[in-house]
This record gives sequence, C-alpha cells and structure tokens, in this order.
Amino acid sequence: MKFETSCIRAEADHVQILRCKEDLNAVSTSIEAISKIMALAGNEVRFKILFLLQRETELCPCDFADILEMSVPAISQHLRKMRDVNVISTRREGQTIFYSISKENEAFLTSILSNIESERKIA
Amino acid sequence: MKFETSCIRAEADHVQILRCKEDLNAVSTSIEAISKIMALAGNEVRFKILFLLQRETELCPCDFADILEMSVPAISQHLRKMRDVNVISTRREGQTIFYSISKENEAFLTSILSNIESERKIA
DNA sequence: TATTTATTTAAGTATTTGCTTAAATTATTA
DNA sequence: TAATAATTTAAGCAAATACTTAAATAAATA
Repeated sequence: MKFETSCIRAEADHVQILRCKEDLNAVSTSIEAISKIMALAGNEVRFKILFLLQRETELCPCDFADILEMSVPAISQHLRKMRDVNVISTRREGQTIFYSISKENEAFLTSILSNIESERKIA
Repeated sequence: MKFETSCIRAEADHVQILRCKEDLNAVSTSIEAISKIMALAGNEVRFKILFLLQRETELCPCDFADILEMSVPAISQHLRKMRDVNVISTRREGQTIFYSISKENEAFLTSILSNIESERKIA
C-alpha cells in the first residue's frame, strides 16, 4: 500500500501532520512499553489480580483460583504474562509462590487502580 | 468444573479469600468499566491516537491515517471502538469529522498519558 | 444533478488470546 | 525414597482482534 496523504482537503495541515509524526517518534519506546502494560491490565481477570495484589500485598496462584473461581492453570498463565514484563514479581516459600506488584511499576499501577470505586461507582 | 478450594495447604487463609471475594464484588461494575477502557488503550494504535488527541485536541480520520501510516478504514474502526464506549467524541464540519477525547474520561486518560516520556524514557 | 471527497460499514482472513485438559516440575512430608 | 501438593508448561481449540479490499453513506462542488 502507498502512504502519502489520505485526504486531499485544503484544510489538511501538513505542518501539523509532520509535527505529530515527530512527536510520536520521540516517545515511541515509552508508548510501546506503556501500551504493553495497558494491554495486560485491560484483561478483566488480570485487572482483578492487580487490584487484589494492591490490597493484599501478596497472594499465591491457588488463592487467585479460589477468589476468582477459575482453574489454577488459567490463573498461572495470566500471572506468567504479567511476570514476563515485570509487572509482578515472585517470592518462593516452600512450594508456595507468592506474587506481588513489582516496585518498578507500582506507582503507575496505583495511579490506575486509584480510579476504581471512587468516582467511577455508577451502578 | 467445580470450584471449592484449589489448594489444601494449611496456610490457606479462608477469611482472606472470602474478604477478597467481597471486595471484588463491591467494585465489580467499576472494574469492568475501567478494564474495558484499559483494553482499548492497550492497543498501540489506539494508544497513539489518544496521545495525539491529547496534544492536538482534535483530529480527523485521515489525519490519523497520514500520521500513523495506516489505511483509513483501519483507523476508522479503531475510532469507532473508542467512540462506542464514549472514550472519544465527534464533531462534524462539512464532510470532515473531528474526533476528540470525551470530557467524561479526560481526567482518567490524562493521568495515564502523563506517564509517557517523562520517567519512562528509557531508550 | 453528477462527480468528487471524507468517512463508515461489511465481508473475509490471518493472528492472537484465553481457556481446557494432560503432563511435567519442584518441594514437602510420610 | 515414595507419595502428595503447588505450580508451571504444553497442546489443542473456540472466540476475539485487527487488518484487508470493496461497497455504501453523506456532504461539497462543478
């Protein structure tokens, strides 16, 4: 496909288009990283996991399975995805593995999770 | 499938499990709504669209197509998804349709978008 | 009114996602 | 050391996603 200009309208602001492209370029790494985290948090199960971790500090896979009423492998796979990008971390205690929110992303996640309940309690 | 308890370990804190379930129940509507928005913003193309809208206030589909170097229908379909849940709004001017971030979700999105560049500029 | 332009919608398709069940790891304990 | 327990991994599959191209709308203009 060819990408030059999609509209030929007189009002199209080519300076603006170019500036936008440059702006995007300057933050592309950051955008990629954040949208990756957002995509993870955008799954309702994983969002609940993060919500629970914030409240309880740490929980193990079978806790999540009980709380969310899901199979342990399903939970484990969600945890793995978040662990792979360092959104959550693990600590082993015997055969139990405790998950918690990584320090690295704590502030960002807290700011998102803070929107729960308060002003968004509609129903 | 049966869901009683997934682990039989002595340390399993049944009071905690129950409390977590109640906590989740109390915010379920809010969690559902927010994780829906997060899922939308979790797509890199849509996240870029939101980033651009914040900087430029309003843009039309063919602007996005030019800036992101994507086809107009592809852009249009992304815009529709966000419009369907009122993340963005439209204004018509002749045959051009301008999209902007909805007032309703502006604060939430701004708080997320504010993480771009600043502390997350790694590369 | 016919043509052009901006946008949307629809149908088709390849890829990704999120579960399932079964098997493999890893650690505890009898 | 054998059995049990917590977790992970793997294979398979149905549903969702994000694009493509083609066709349909809707507004401006010649």
